Amino acid sequence: MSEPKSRRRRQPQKLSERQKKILQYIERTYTETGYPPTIREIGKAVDIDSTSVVNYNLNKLEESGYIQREKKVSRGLRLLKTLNSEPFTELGVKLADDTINVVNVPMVGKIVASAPVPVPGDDFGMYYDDDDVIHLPVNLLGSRVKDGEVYALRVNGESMIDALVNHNDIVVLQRQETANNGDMVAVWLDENSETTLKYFYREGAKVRLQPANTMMEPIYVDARQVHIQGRVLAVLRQI
Amino acid sequence: MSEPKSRRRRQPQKLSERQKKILQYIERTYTETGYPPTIREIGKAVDIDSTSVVNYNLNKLEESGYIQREKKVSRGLRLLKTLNSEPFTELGVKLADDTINVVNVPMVGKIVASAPVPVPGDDFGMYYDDDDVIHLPVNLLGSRVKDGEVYALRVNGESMIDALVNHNDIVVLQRQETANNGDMVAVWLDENSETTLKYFYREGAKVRLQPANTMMEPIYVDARQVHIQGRVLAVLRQI
DNA sequence: CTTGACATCGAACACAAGTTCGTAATATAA
DNA sequence: TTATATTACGAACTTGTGTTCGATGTCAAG
Repeated sequence: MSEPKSRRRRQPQKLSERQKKILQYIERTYTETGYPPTIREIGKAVDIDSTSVVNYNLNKLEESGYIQREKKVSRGLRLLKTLNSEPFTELGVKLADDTINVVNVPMVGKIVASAPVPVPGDDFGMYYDDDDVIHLPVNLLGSRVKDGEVYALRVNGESMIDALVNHNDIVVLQRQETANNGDMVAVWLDENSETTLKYFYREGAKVRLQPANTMMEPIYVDARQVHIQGRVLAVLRQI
Repeated sequence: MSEPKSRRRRQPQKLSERQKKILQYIERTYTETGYPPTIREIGKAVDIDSTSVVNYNLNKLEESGYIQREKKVSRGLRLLKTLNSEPFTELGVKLADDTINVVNVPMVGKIVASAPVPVPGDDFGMYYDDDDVIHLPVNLLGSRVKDGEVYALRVNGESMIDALVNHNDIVVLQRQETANNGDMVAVWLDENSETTLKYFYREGAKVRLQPANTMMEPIYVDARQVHIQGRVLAVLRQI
């Protein structure tokens, strides 16, 4: 209403601590969830009880040109720029600030003690159901990912417990038939007619299979009856 | 029961015209506005009067792996892939450049039996060194990520073996001081002066702490001497 | 001590937006 | 046909979420 003096137009003014935290929170949740947070979500994150205070500060942020708001629209805000880095592309569209290389690992079945490991066939690169794909950052698998012959299995049963692997865990495997000492592998043992996960050590004509659980004793088997099904790259457990 | 041979997984399914239009509309508005549309907005755009029909088709799209939805959240959906850009076509390991929503989880320290869990301070959402951050796809943590108060710890020592957690494993935690029955939590026990990972069950004035390893017996402790340090969301092991 | 701009708070309010459910139309199979 | 699953409809219903507003607190200028 009343403009006493020549008030500075929308100026980038210095942001308060609160506003900075809000901005960061928006940025983080946006990249994580794919959509902006609500006023109340922001409030909870930044420790503000009153929605109106959040609203107030959001308006400040808009005046300073950091965000843009859509009236009456739930989650109706977009990031225009972030704190230090200007580069939030034009219409708030771009996500991850750093491009993360993601590996798409198909879930091809279950691993049980009583059967050999299911291995994807030649149709590997072909189709697999999209809901059965795990997206994993490459760095989680290390650079040991070879030729795209990586797949995942859901563990069924409690039989892998000596590998510290639980029922329902996910084992990420690299398809291969040989192994180096120290590799963790999925092997099929003729003698016991079972699949098991063990650390692999070649010792002459024998193979020492060492459980991950150091409490447990290794087993020694004839190298000829050890059939390597794949090398274990990672184990995931969602609680 | 009455499925003789159709072992086809749930839904390879081609999308209906409607679903394609919906998908395109989501993509368009998302890039335009920076946030996803509501059910009613979609309905109006695709000429569907009933919100439940839109809802129905959104669920179909989720089943087919095109989108991901967050229950009860306005605009709570994110695009996983679009119509023409079939991200997952090639080899199993294909660097996906499609946008996957990634949670940046800071590695804040080590978890050992002999000390309480390190918890990040109030500067949580702030900056952390890039090399100490794990990038995890949201869907790996489920949507149980609450407030972004998620952090990771590297396990030190073999003391968590009854939780089937090994030395050097990574435990992803959500900061919280309470738990529901069945949650896996990191707790500090006064009596033993140690941190341990267990499934949590409240039983009157006592708490039953159940090891993940079903071979092992639960322990019962007075509720007052149980201090929950966080809820375990996932365990990762790189071999 | 007042004054007033600025930031904060809490609570009530109104509408936005997801969910549910009974029903009907349309397919597909037996 | 008759049965069964899929898709569609619309109208409540519940909850999510932005908005408004009066009251309070702070702090520096008058």
